[in-house]
Amino acid sequence: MKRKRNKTNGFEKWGGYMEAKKTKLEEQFAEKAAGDSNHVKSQIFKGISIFVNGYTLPSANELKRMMMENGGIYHHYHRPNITTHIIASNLPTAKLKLLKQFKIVKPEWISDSLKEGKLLSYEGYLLFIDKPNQPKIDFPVRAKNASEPTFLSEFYNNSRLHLISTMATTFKHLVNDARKRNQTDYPGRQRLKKWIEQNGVKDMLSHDSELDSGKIFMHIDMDCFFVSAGLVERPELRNLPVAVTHAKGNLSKKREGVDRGAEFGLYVKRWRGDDDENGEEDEEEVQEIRPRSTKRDGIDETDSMAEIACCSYEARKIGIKNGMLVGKALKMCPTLKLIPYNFEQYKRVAHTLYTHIMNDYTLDVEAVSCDELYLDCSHILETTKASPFELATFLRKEIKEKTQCPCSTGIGSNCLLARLATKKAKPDGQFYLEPGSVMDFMKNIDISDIPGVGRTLGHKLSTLGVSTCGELSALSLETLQSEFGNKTGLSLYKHCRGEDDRKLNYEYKPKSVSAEVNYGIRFKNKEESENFVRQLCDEVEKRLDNIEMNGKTVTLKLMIRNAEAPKESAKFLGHGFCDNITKSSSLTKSTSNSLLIFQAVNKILNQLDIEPSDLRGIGIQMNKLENRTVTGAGRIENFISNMKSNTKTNHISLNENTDNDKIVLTKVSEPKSLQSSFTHNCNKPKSVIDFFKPKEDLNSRKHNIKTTNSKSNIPHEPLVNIKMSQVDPSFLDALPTDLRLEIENELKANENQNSLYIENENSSTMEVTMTEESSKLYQHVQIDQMKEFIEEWVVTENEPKLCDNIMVSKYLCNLIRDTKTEDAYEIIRKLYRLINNKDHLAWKQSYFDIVKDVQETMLNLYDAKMKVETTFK
DNA sequence: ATCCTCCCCTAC
DNA sequence: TAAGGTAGGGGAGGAT
Repeated sequence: MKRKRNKTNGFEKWGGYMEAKKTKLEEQFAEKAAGDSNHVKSQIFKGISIFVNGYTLPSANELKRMMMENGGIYHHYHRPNITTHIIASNLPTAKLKLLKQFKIVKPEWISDSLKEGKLLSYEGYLLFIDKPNQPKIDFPVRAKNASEPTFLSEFYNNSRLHLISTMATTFKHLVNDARKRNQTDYPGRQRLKKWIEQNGVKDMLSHDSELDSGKIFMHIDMDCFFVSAGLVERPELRNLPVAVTHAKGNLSKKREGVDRGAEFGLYVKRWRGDDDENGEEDEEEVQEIRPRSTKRDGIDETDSMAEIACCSYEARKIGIKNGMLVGKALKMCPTLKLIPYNFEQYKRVAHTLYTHIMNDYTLDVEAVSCDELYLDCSHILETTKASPFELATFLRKEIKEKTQCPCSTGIGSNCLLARLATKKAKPDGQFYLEPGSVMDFMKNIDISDIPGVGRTLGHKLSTLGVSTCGELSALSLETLQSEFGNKTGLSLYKHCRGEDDRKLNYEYKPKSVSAEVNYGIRFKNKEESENFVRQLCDEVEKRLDNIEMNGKTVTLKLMIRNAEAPKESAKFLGHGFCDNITKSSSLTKSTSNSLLIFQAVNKILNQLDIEPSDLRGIGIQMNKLENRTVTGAGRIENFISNMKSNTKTNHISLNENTDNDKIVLTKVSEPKSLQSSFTHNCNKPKSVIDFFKPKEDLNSRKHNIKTTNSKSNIPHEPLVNIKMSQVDPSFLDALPTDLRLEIENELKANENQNSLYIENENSSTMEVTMTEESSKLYQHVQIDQMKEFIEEWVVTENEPKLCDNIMVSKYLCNLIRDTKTEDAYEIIRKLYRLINNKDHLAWKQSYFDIVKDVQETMLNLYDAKMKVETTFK
């Protein structure tokens, strides 16, 4: 752990040095460009920054001149997050591999664009049109729903909501972790100081007065994030109406069982709160209560139902909004440019934003989401003597340079005011809300801009004749509280006056963990639905393990097709018009164990007795989270779980027993192919476990208390009963006395039991293989890490160990299941090359064993084999 | 009073 | 075709 940290710091220092050097060169470049401003001929390359790699024609120098004269930027070094295009005429394969994720374009792109007098699409000038060495696998093209095994990962890979949600938690954790390190050096503050000296930006506000008036908060929000990030690689679309969506146009087909009109009618009816069908309605009354518009308005039978995740300001001017359906948006603006998602780019930009601020300015950051955060500026302003306005200007300038994306910032004396200021500043602007002008400012703020006021609350307020904060402030606290409840009433009362005493929240502590899918849920029978629920439980387990916490209550959330709803939803594989149910169950002990969660969930599911084909959405949530402890009651169960993955009882099956309500776990002999995997046979140096095990776990393993895979708490009955006779005595001797006695007692109590069992009221068949469970250990391993391991493994070992073999095999099969087939392919090729150089036959056998497993998985999932080498030279 | 469960709402 | 997740806050109403 420690070593890793030092390494990181060292790297950051080096990175900082390079960064400084780059900036210096760029400054010179900018100065030169500015000095020669009479030579600037056009802005053709505005937003484009190139890095020239190797020999080109026109030469690097000429390309540099072309860029400078026409609004572009020339980078002397490749800067992965900033350089938009790499220019090259040819590249050695090794270098190509290194750079292949970037846009590599022929130099003619620049010269031709110049000739044409406009920016041409770079796509026609890509250096590699067909990517060499890519496997051509014919995947069956059919719609996937949740009954198919690869659905969940494929869905997560394509869900924008999943992405923004997971990114938000990621950055909250990032801030948390960053604040734990001892950072004293903030180079950005020095840059800001220097910049103020040089530019002497004249501020209308004096510096001292605000510093006296308490805290200053800044709210930073990227402008239409997905669009801006997407346009980094598509600068030719800047200043056009652009929208990010899955759809490519109005290509929707009419499907059987769909009745859009009927379905939309049901939504409107529910929103209006109609219970009875009087038919006779006072038209004015309806007008008043009816929602302003629903997102399904203006959609015809064959219009695309895809959602617009984000649209540019040019599109917003036309009336297009985020969340609008593509069909409707295209009617409003037929020239609307639809661009696909680029998840990797969003992650890159967001990461740059956060690390830039935290490394260079302050750790007093509250992460709101991937593109939005609050800063407490007190320390920055104090040390730099900058005014809030200067800080905002400089910070926005740097963020734009680093990310190529615009952002807006608002500054105020509390979070609410900072946020409202940002709204006013957008797009690409900043606004400092002076303490003196708060009253005036608030009067005209729309109530829907107040945090917490959404569709429902906004509508309710509008029926009270309130639409601005000014109007809202006329209502008494009592009125608001009796109308909306105590807390909501009070916060409305304060917020409409610009008051907000909320502190920035730096310490992130999750209160719940959940996994939910309300798309693609179409099951034929109970087996399919149960199978999917199991996968969701696995997902929840994984997320709990990630944060090293356990949950004590399980909540199941279901969406069920409403009786009146058409058989098929208007949106392809959507949930349609549904009834929602949530039901929770308290466990006796907190856990992260997928099986135990499944037990609880399945019990509820069976009680509810819902026709699987009517399910449209399933969610599993864990509440009452607890940190894992290695003390008290938790220890013994940690130990037992440890035993579980260390005993030779590798393969256990849960057999159905329909006569009584118990599921009996019986030991079955392990299949040959799984022999000895993940047992202590493996724990020699260089073996997989030591290679990947996080350092902290090595520590706890020393005390034989915990493994990476440990489940600290097991409710009711232990999942696996281990008998005294199965335990290695030296194992017990190594333990502290108190723990040893505890465990010995437990083991003795188990001595007269001859089967492994868990309670389960619902009879069902489950297969639990310990190897399978253990292989989850490696799910988090990065592909690059795996490649590194494989290289080391093959090069340094004389003969392959079976456990390593199985691990690699499992890892590859998991990749394939995650639809990362191309990564798996690459790893197999690498493996082939390495093994080709080995003399020992056992290595070749290893290769064939692994390929056999892989092909089996491929056939199961895709009805296709992977094209890999089958003979050695 | 305070807690729990089952919602609903909101935000990104 | 399309990828409608996830976490947190809070209210209503009942149990303790």
